[in-house]
Amino acid sequence: MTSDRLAPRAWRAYFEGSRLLENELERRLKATSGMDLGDFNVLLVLSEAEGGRMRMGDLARALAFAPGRLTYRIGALEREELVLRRPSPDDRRGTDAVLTDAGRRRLRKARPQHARHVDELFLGSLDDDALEVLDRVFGPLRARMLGRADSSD
Amino acid sequence: MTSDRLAPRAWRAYFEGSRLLENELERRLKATSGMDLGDFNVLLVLSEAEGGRMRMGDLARALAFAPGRLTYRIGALEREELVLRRPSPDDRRGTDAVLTDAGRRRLRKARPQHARHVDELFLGSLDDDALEVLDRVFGPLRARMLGRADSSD
DNA sequence: GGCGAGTATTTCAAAGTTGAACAATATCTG
DNA sequence: CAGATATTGTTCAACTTTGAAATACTCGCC
Repeated sequence: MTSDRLAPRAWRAYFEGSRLLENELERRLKATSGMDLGDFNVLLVLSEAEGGRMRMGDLARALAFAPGRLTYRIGALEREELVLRRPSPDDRRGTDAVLTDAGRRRLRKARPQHARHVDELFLGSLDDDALEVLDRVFGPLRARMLGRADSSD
Repeated sequence: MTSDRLAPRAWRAYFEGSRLLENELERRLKATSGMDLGDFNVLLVLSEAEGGRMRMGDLARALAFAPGRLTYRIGALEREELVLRRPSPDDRRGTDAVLTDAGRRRLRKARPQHARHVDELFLGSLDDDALEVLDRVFGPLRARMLGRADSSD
């Protein structure tokens, strides 16, 4: 049998493999779309929101970005006119980030290329069984982690 | 059936779940051991090498760190006397990073706490089947990614 | 209505990361 | 062996991220 220290081995493979995968995805995304994974995800999450519009705080939570980081990134995207800022209609403390048409176009162009990279490097080599386990493991994990948003323990 | 866009859903769960997990592991590691995941892994990888000693380049590759980053990190760890630098015996261009006794002690203290976090947040909720899939998926992924170290395509 | 506690976002300095250029060696080729 | 080419690790400036403090507002309570 395969030496039953399975959990540590699986963890190590997962941890290191993930990092390598993400590095390479980032490298390719930059090469093909001139954008890093962070900004890509800002645009992606925004594009899925009603009206391509979202509160800064919600966006930060969805991306697992610290608040100062999101402010900085949205600033950069604003300079490229991919996103713009609008005061929130309902709360005068609030700011909405809004995806511009240029932002949508940029995403529409980057998205299939990124999807291809993900397939080539990762999904393409997985059978249905593996996909199901991935979904079954990481879906609830994500939910749990979002749940403990700041239960601060 | 469960809406057969399984692959994108699994990818999204994995990608977002991973990020959230890593954030939280980092937060806890800092809280309990005053170290970030990057430095922890430097010490860990080093501790597994012959004599706690490794060439800068090999260490950088093992960690998926850009070279300048490793230089900077080793500098910081050196200031804390957890690591020291020695010229490589066989190649005069080379430098070895060497784990000090203080470095080993620091790792020995941090490691079980980190392991506990990993269990609590992740491994603890997985059955053997999931562990096996994880190992089966990410082991080869890691190998592939290390293989393409710089096949530059 | 006004005060105090709480929340949303930004700001700022310190720390970290990146990518490209560099200096020192090594290796290869004729 | 000389000269060209490749590799190792460091340096540097530009950029990014972090965490804490500041700012501007909201909300519940008296």
